[in-house]
Amino acid sequence: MAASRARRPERREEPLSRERIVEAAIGLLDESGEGGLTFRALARRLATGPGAIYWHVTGKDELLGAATDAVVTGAMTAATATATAGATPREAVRSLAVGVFDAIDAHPWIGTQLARAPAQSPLLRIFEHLGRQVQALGVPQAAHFTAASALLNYILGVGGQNAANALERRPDTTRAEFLDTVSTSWANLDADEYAFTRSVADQLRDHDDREEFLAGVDLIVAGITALR
Amino acid sequence: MAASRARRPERREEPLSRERIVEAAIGLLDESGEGGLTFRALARRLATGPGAIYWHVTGKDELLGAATDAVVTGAMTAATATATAGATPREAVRSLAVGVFDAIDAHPWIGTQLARAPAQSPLLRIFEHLGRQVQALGVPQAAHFTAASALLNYILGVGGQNAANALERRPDTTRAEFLDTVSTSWANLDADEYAFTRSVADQLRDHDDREEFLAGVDLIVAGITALR
DNA sequence: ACCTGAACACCGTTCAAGT
DNA sequence: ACCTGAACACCGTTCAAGT
Repeated sequence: MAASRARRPERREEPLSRERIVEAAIGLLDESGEGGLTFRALARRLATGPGAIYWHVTGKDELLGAATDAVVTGAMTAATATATAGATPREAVRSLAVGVFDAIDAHPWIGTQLARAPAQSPLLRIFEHLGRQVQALGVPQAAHFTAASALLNYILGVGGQNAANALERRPDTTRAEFLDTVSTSWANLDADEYAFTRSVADQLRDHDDREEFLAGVDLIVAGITALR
Repeated sequence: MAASRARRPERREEPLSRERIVEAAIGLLDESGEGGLTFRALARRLATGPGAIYWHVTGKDELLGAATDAVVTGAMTAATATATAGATPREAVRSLAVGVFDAIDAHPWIGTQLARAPAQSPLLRIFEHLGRQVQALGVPQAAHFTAASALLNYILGVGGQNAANALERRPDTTRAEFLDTVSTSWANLDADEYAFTRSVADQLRDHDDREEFLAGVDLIVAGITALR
């Protein structure tokens, strides 16, 4: 380990670039969350000073945006490939949705970030691809916007919740254990005030987040097709 | 103005309390956004030192949570009153949804905050009330969780977007002007890459956010009733 | 019990100075 | 053109000291 590191050619020789900075930022965000992305930590990882980063990037907001953009773009190109390979609109929507879902699962910080991207370019790309499938579903043109927005907003809502859960969950507990904890806490809520929540506490315990998410997508697709 | 302030009994005499702190925090958040809530600014407004606040509140996270909780609770009690006054389930869902929508419109910062509430108590209250209406819609019990979640996540997604838009929008521009700007920018997107988005750019210009939001709620309710 | 405010350990960002 | 790192103006939070 020490030997291989010693033999490796000098890392610091590679010139700084926007690409390398964004890449390092993503690494930092994945490892230690939004709080872990610091200009000082980033500079340390890139073997330079904090000021150097500002020559390539205007500030932290842009950096966060670029990192989100990079991750979402990667996820989208994979998902749209499946989507265009002769699938039904419903299948294509599911594949797009699952692409975003998995991206947020792998990088929880984008769940929070997607809701505040200023240029919104990654969001717009998702919206575009969802919209094409809405068209393919054959709904009247006047309902296109509503239908595509409903899908996107649902996906963003789940993404935000998943991101929050990932933050709340202790890193050493599995998703199943976490769901179990929530489920029992729901079951112990006040019987009058939370009658409904208590009644679905059991369902929560055995749910697969991903399946549950897709069931919601199907529900909205059903609502969309009802517009025909 | 100056006279009335001079005559007013000494403000600083009122003892500090969790309530007063949360109230002042909401004021700060409303006036200058998430960045405006600072322990120093809060202390100045309460005519005390930053340390005093920590005796009543464990830290900034709890403070943000308590502020969100207070605002959402207020919005919910108003909305549930309408909801229970002999309305159809669909009307009740709309009234609940609009309650959250308007609360986020009035306090954009809760749009971001709702997606990360750790205790999630305000979210759970919304979920409970939506769930009751789902029950009233007469869907099979196995679909209760999915249906209520779909509604909640859609509402949260829109809330997050509205919060982001409120931040992005210059304070001196109206919502209509903002939509107009976005609409023309969509119309100028690449014709191939953003064919769908371009095709709905016109619809965006004349849309009322609230109506559009409710159309999405109706769409999901339609999807839910299709489960019967 | 409750408040004060200086002090600590951080931030993002800037900028003179270097190469 | 690109990098360096000290310095500035902030943060949240703590804590000895006061009442």
